[in-house]
Amino acid sequence: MPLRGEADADGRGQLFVGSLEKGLRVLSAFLTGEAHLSLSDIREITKLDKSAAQRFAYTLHALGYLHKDPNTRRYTLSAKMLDWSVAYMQSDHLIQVAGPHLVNLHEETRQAVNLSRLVDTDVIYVIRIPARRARLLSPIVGERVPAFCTASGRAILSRRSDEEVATILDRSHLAPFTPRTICDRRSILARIAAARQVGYTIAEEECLPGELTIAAPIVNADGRSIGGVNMSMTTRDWTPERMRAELAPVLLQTVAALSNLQGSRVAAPALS
Amino acid sequence: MPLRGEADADGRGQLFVGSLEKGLRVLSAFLTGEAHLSLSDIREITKLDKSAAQRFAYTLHALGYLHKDPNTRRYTLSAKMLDWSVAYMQSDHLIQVAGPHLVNLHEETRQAVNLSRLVDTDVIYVIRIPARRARLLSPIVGERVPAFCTASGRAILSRRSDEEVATILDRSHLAPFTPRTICDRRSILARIAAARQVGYTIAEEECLPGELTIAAPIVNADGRSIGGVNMSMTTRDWTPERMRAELAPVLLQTVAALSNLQGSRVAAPALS
DNA sequence: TAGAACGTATCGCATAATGATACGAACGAA
DNA sequence: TTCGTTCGTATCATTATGCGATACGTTCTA
Repeated sequence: MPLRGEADADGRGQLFVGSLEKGLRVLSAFLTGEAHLSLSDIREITKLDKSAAQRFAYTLHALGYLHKDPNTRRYTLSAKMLDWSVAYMQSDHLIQVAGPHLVNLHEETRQAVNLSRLVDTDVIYVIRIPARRARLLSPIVGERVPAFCTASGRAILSRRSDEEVATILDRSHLAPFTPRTICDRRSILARIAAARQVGYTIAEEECLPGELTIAAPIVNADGRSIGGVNMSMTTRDWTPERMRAELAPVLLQTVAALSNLQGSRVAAPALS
Repeated sequence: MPLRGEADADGRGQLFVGSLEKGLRVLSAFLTGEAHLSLSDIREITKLDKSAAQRFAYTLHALGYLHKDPNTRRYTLSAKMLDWSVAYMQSDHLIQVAGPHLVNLHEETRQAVNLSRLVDTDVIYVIRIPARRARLLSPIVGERVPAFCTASGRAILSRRSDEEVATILDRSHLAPFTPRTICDRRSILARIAAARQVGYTIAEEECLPGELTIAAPIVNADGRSIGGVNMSMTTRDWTPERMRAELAPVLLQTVAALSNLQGSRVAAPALS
């Protein structure tokens, strides 16, 4: 009997602290992309009433998580928010051990290499190594992409149970990013099934025109996926056939090594 | 009259929501470096009683911010925490505009270049460009170092009021990292005063043996610092004198450009 | 096998969060 | 200028909500 679960009238369990959720809702208001939020903006985005928005913004400001411009009276996120990401990065065992392996993979192939984790219906990039001679500023760690239409996502799903895949696809918004995005549920499941066979999967221009991606899952001792490794390249320089021939073997080697390392550890940190 | 301020009996104002603070305290428990925390660990670190720790951990788990290992029953941070850092990165106007300037600075000097912001008594790195041929994995964004003994910190403080500097030093724990760390308050203030004159400052092995750092502040239209740019190198390859001669001019040029850009914007996001 | 430590569940109570309301300042329109 | 609106701030009675003492069951270990 798991902590009364959803058994409560309000659907969240007796132990659920509503105030905490509301406060985090206020912080989440800044995930919309708007940098400077007025109290009214917060009220509108979070659907909290005037007083609640006031109280939580006040509290977050007092704690240093929100900065308040004295002139415009608008709130912005403080750099203190980065503390959470540092703590996460340092706490995730997979990130710690994967680093050198990904660097090796990058040096052997000269392609962009990423490590990702599944959170809800999305894949979140947690390590990013840009392609040779690409931008000096590394791509953003923490970026989200939908699992259903990315190689990493489908690779991770290929080592999850059918039920889990089903519920994730249920919750996913199956909307196309490009003309080549595969949104049909049957086709998605077919791709996942194929990945289950060969151990990796390829996505062709499903998220970004001109981008090819190959990915494979890292699994724990139980065979359940705990993350994914992908490599991205352009349609100018590569074809899926060449990726299968030249990249798939070394990619599989990398995820196999990481999967074996996981076997010894008792606890795999921070899954979805 | 600012929101009743500290005027309340409990010292935090009428509007302060204690439950939110407690919930965030639970998340902060993971900043200690321990990755896997049991309920008892959380209870001990946060000084919350058994029931409170239970409720907040339950809530954070229900919201997806904490992952709970079914076997060990220990909590870990979820990758969802990275959402905050992405939101912050995208919301901070200085980070957006500074990127290309820092890349230029890096390409002209071939040295490691960082952008930092002051939060409380620390400096937080928000952009990091590693030195040529350094590690492929970028240094961690969000890392904190004390303001009092770093070039960036003293550079930022050099464009703050004396009162502000005083209160920040009051709150700082003036402990040495290396034999050369300057912990004496008079000496620190002298360095800051010097930086106020020449526009930059140098720290010699104060944080890390063998590391030299030069830094200069970015200011807004009011002349108040909103961030700092620094460059780091080794004592093997450089001397302070050469840094003054070869690096200071181009560094000052960079921060001047960024400072002017700030002039036009109304609101500078996310100060300390 | 006893005992301690831990996670989980329950429940009555009082505090602490609530939200309606009122106030004042800033802004724009007439 | 003088309205009228909007926004941020402040107050307060009400009670829902978080609180914490307590009890239960399981897992270690001694």
